[in-house]
Amino acid sequence: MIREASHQERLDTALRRSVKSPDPVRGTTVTVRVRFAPSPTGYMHVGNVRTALFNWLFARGQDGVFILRVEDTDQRRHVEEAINVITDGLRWIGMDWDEGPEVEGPFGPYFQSQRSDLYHEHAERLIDAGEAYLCYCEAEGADPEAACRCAERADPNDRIATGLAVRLSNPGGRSEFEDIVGGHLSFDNEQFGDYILVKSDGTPTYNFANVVDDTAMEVTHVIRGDDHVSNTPRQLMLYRAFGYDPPRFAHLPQILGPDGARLSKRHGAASLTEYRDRGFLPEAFMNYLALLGWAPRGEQEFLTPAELIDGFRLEDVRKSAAQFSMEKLVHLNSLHIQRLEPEERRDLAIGSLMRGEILDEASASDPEILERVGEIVEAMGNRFRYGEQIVEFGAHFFTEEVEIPGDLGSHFADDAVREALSSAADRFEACNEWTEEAIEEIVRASAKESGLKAAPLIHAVRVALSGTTAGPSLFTLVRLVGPRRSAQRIRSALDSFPAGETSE
RNA sequence: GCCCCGUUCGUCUAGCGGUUAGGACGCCGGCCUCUCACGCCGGUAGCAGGGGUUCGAGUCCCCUACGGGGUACCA
Repeated sequence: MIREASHQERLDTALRRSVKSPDPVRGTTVTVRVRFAPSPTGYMHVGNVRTALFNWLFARGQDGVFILRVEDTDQRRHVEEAINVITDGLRWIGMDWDEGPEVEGPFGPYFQSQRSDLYHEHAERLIDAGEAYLCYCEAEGADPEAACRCAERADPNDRIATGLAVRLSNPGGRSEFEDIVGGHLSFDNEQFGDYILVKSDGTPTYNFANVVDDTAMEVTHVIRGDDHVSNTPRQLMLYRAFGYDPPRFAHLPQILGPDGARLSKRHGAASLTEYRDRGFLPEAFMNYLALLGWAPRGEQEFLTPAELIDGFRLEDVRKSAAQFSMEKLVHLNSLHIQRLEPEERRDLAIGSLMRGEILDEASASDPEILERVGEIVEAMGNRFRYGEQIVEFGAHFFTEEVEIPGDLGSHFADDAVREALSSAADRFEACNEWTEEAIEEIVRASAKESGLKAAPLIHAVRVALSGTTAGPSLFTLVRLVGPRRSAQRIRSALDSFPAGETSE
């Protein structure tokens, strides 16, 4: 019984054919070439970063070439700044490109705005071949329902002229292809009509420029968001009109916001820079992003960039959209932070402390302060899961005074505790050997003399010093706050919550 | 409207005809403990619905519902 080849079988065949396999014609090995082609909108959308990442992981895993191409055909704002947002973003997360802006390469220029000649040349070629024609309709104002009748006047001798758009002569039939992610896809070409290839202002449309550039740049795999699936048949018609072999396609599922809607600016955290600014690690962000729509074959989810490259398989990408989870990102980030060297962890903290205006430029380069921050960071241990939390949980280390929430006043209600607190404050100030052992002795002795167990005093001191019940070992906390400020904060707390007064 | 695509715990996912439906995040207990966090132990929770096919369906087919994308001289 002959059955149709399964999706997996067709996929295997196709992958074998196009990935690092001997080229039957030239007898050489075909190198994988993929591209990330963002338009310079001025910010890096997380969804685009994920698309870039999958391209990059695939290229690196296949010893291929990763191209960065800027799609700025329609953008007036082809400004330097918008390009930098893209290149800085890629660099931050750790994705390097082999061809593109800054590094250039043999298939440049890598800005579509600089490739007009190539597009016009290709448009002329299609007109000559009768595969496209000039459209004399008004660009605007025409009844959208009325079909363009210029096809009837199509003349291969026409030349591209300003003010006239170029349309494809739709060949009809069907466009079918094997998507690495989406499987077999089939479309009726008729539904796309004689769509525009070159706008009347002379600039190419997305579909046209893409086919011309992907061919010229010898792109072997087009890996992009699945909002482009229905552009694929349009492009396939063009490949056919030109007589080119189309590349392989892989359409990635969307990334949804926490509310299930497509991730957008509206969600407040759709921009790459926000994660960088909040003190997330690039390798953690990369790790998390890779897990959105793709899953490693093993059970380990904590993966370094090298492990991601090694394990990434385009055919393991899921077809359905994935929701972004801040909790899981934070969790992975915490794991990656723990893996950092002490100095790296300290530097992450320094960056966040500066952004949080706890430290200024000058103090951030002061070796003494640097060392102190290092100590604080180590004391905080895994209690901060991303940079910003060092500000949230550790600000009291850097201030003179500390504010104690009213509901923690109960820690200072007991007379014995107050007595021990006051005694401990005196001894802190008088202490001439400021070590954690000495501090512990003081605390335990003070508690004992007031007939207390250590715990209630320890808790009270912690609240007095840090304004919170959470934090590192009490003796470490006291040591870092120092004898003078510790004593001062204890007395201040005693003043703020007088004896006999019950604070709810 | 039409054309494509999708739907396994709240979330990310494993699963590719026979599983007590596995893992991770979160959440809830417990242990540890000067608090918190970590760590360890345990728990909660899922195959959208309906028809087929089959000895047997989360896995194959059809329909419905819901969701998404496209339908531009945007990319």
